[in-house]
Parts: sequence; C-alpha cells; structure tokens
Amino acid sequence: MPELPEIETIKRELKRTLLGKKIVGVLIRDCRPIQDQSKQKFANRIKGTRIKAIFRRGKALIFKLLGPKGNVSFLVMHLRMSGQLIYPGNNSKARVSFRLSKGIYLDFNDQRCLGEIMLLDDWRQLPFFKRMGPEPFTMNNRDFSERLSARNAKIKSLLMNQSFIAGIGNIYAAEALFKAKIAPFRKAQTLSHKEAGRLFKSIVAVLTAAINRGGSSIDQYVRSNGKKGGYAQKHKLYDREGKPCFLCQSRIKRTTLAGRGTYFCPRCQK
DNA sequence: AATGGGACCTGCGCGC
DNA sequence: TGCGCGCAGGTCCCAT
Repeated sequence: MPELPEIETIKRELKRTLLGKKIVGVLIRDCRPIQDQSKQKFANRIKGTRIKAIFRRGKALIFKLLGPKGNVSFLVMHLRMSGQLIYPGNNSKARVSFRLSKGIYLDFNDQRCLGEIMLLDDWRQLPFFKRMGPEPFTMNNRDFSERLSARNAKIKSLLMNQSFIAGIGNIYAAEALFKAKIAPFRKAQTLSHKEAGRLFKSIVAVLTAAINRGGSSIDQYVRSNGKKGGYAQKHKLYDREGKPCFLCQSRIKRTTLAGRGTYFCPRCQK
C-alpha cells in the first residue's frame, strides 16, 4: 500500500490499540516477507517483547520493542504494493500473524508478496532509511524550492523519488501536481520559484486531506480495522482517464512516465 | 551523481 | 468459457 497518508492512518490507529501490548508469539506462514534472518531466529527474538512506540518514516511503519531483559529492538514493516495490517486479525491465511495476549492477532496480509518485515537493533542503520529524504511535514517551502531547482528529472519522478522527499507515491504525486497546475513531465529545474512554492503547498494540502479521510482505498489498501479509507472518492485525477476535469471539463489524459501510469489534465496543468 | 528501464510477485479485467 | 496481455499504491539493481 501505499503512500504516506495510508501508513500514517494505520500508525495512528495502531498507536491507539497496540501501545504497551506484549507480543507473545508470531506465526509465520510465509517466510518471504522476512528475509534478513531465519524464521526461527526472528520468532525467538520477537517473542516476549512489548510495543513501546509506533512511528512512521516515509512509507515505512516502525515499532519500537522492549525485550524482557530491557533490550530495545525495532520491527520495521513496509507494505509495498498490497500489504495490509489488520487488528484484530482474523485471517488464517495471513502471511504473518503476531500473537498478542488473550489470543488476539495483528495480521500482516500481502497479496503480491512484495512487502517486507525486518527486526533490527537500530532502524536508522538500514540503507533504505539512510538515503531517505526529508518528511514533507518537516520540510519548508524554501528547502523544497532550492533542492528542486538543482534537479533535471521530470517533476513527477522527482516527487516519487524517496531520497528527494519521503512518502509520496504515484497517486499523491499526480494529485499534488494537479492542485498546483503543473504538468507531470516538466523538468524540475524549469519550475519557477512561484510554481515550486505552489507545488510544495499542494503536497502538504493533499497529504493532509488524505490523512484526514483515512487514506485512499484503491484495490488492496484498508485501514487497520479492515474498513476502507475515504480519500479515493476525492481524487481529481487518479484513475479518471477520459473523464472530465473537475475544473475545465477537458478529458483527463493518461500516459506512462518513468514506467508508471500518469494522469493529468492537458488544459489545467502547464 | 543522476536518471530511466526492467525485475520482482500475484491477481484482476479486458479483448479476442 | 478460456487464454494471453496489460496493469496495479513500491523499491532495488543495473546500464548509461
């Protein structure tokens, strides 16, 4: 799943339901999500730990765990394209089920099997996080514009580049560009200072609105309670090829950019 | 260093 | 009905 708003939604929900809970055991039905160590080692290490904190970095969800001997470890999850985290879980086919006390499970489902689960002593040492760019909500307009002006890539590719800015994927890149009225295939450095500022504001606005509605449920994404997020109904572009633009009635176009489906309004976005 | 294309997976919808 | 193809919210690896 998904992008920053979806992971942020799950994080907020799981903080309410899981903080302080103990992981009694883990059921690994499919070991593919866990690749950095053996199933057995993973299970032994996680057993008996307590969830002390839950936070998000980019599109990754991170649990801070405290072991019985006071040792700290971090459970890092990336849902990639089709991962789901469900609590309380009820799926006997979940790839991984974390057993909490009273026999209640946290399920990790993942249809396409691209997701990842890692147990680490220090999440910050992971190369994935070391090269990750700033969070949109801690960045300011000036940083964004300055970094943008140094780049030659097409603006949509750059927004989806996690080392440039963290958390934005195909849907929110498209929606933010529409709101800012900037065409996705423009080269980043051709954006005026004013356009860059408008784009940054649009990113923050779109991500915030999506979080407020619990994310975009397209295909697999659901909230941790299994219910759909409400932002897909608010999409102005995504999956609307051939339909009229809400602003100018022109037909929304779809093209491929950097290997990804890319929607835009040929009239509104310049 | 930065950029773009293909690979990794499974399953769905479409056209023939 | 059935098959093959293209497509899907992400990221890594590799060639340029």
